[in-house]
Amino acid sequence: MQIEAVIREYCAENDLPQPEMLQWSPLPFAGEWGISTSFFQLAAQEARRQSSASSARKPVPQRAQEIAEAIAARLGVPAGFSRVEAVKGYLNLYFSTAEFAHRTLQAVISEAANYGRGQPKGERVMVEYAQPNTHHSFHIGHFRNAILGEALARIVEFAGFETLRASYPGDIGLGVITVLWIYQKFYQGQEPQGVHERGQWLLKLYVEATQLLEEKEGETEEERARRQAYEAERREIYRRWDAGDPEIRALWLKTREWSLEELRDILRMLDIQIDVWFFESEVDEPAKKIVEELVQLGIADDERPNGPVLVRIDEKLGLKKEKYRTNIILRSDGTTLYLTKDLALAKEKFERYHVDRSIYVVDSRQSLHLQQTFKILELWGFKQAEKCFHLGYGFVSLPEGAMSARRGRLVLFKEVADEAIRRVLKEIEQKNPDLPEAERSIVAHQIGLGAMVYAMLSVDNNKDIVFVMDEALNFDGHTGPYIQNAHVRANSILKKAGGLPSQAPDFDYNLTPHEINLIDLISRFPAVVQQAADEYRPLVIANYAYDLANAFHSFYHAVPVLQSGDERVRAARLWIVASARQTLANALRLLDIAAPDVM
RNA sequence: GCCCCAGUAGCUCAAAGGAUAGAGCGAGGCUCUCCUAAGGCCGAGGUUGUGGGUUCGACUCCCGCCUGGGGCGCCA
Repeated sequence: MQIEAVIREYCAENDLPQPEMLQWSPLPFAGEWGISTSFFQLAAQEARRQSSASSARKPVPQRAQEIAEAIAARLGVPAGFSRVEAVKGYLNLYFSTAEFAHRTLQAVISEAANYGRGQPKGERVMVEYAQPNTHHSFHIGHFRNAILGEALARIVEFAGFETLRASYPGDIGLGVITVLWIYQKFYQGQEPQGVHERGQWLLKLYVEATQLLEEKEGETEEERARRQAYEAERREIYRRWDAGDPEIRALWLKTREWSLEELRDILRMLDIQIDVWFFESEVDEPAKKIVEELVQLGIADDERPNGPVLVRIDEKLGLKKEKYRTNIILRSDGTTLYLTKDLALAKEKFERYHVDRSIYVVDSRQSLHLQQTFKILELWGFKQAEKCFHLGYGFVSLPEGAMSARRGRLVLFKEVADEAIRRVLKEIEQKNPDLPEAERSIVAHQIGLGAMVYAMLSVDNNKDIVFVMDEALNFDGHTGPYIQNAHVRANSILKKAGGLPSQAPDFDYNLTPHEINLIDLISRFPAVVQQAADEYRPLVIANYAYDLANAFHSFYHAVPVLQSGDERVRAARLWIVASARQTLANALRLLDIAAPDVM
């Protein structure tokens, strides 16, 4: 680059240290585009080189500014730039406005839904999320998990990774057996018909069963005997399930299907398509084989019959301080644990699905567990282990405390979604009564879910969320509907304009700061997508979408498009509006939020 | 005891080595004969938990401490 050569030349001539690498970044100021670099490091290096006693030493910022000025003077205005300035130690180079605007918007219009898509990375990534337990209804915490995983999957896919979506439902365990027990004993054939009613009904059964099986304070001898009898029955069902008893297995599959039907319906509502289903029950056998393998490899220690099979991770890694500790991979009775199954699952991911990196969207409380898993995979020899990533997220609680099915303190996703849709319909009645009946229900779904999804994604994943209905279903301000509304407004202008001028307009007029700010944000979208994928953080896109909507609303209010009076300006602004709409739609899509045309 | 996460405006949250720490909500004022007001505009609101350190420059990195939450060999 010519400009860097000039800078190096100046340094050489003036006995300044050569800058190792010049770092250029976009100008932070609205109003004009360009790039900038600073000379603080250079000035600091120079100061360090001089003897500290030297009285000629100037404060670093002042010296940086001197260098910037000298270089600005020497550079003049290079080709392709409109002007150059030195401010507070920074050298700022400004692009020609019309050219930059033209280049940016041309790209958006021609690439359309692909604007912002990254180059193929040549790596396959699997995102594991949406893993609720069966026989238990889908609550607002599961919703956070599902939407975080889906947004992340969309982001890494758009950024250029081949992406597989995986779901890992917990379909077996004591909780599941508990439901089978109470169903068989008291509720056989009494299930309601609707998919969601039936799914939620299983949860009620679970709560009731747990109460029946729970030891109570001051229980009578009779109560105690009854509870113990129930407990024995439950154990017997578990035993029969384990032995493959056809009757119990059939009952289990039937009730599991009720849960899965409900789950699939919710995923459909959320436009989530899972590629690979792993069931916990199916990795049990492979997991046992893996234990043997790990023992033979000397990674695991078999202490049976006096103890379990375990991995002393720190010791095997040669660590002196305790960090990953020790974890058990097989109970002393020979049954598997969560960790055992996760190892089996990882092997499956690497060997059968050939994934290069694996992302686990799992509650952050399981952080240690997953770090242990990754380390054991590493000891086992899987080099993909270093590209395993735990996207932990804080748990969702209620103002009255943690969610607890047993205490009936649970907010179900479906309840909230239904309420959201009701509220949007009320809003439409008031704000857009002319909206045709047929469209209302679709729009209500889009906006209601948009509000819910954005409420989850606009908070960083590692923060806990206290779920308050009225806050999550707010439609004003920093919300999903605010962003959707910007899209609707852009669409409305384009609809009235009756199409875009096919020829790209030149932007050779005096652009307002609103226009410049908007084009600036649009131009940053591809870089934002890469950042979100690099950091595995949907929040980056959520923030961006809001900023873009905010810029569009301001533009919309202040800058006339259809009524601009000048044919040339009108054409240019239509291109800006069309690009804003497209970029908003692309960003919303990555967040799994619909971009409606009307609302 | 050890480990992880958080602490920023009254409240909920952003910003993750660079130029003046930003939004929303709440409270105050203005704004619909004009592309939909789910909007826009204007003011108020800050010792970034705390004490050190590194750096030309720290909300951001390092160390100590305080507060809150979570985790730690046969739950998932």
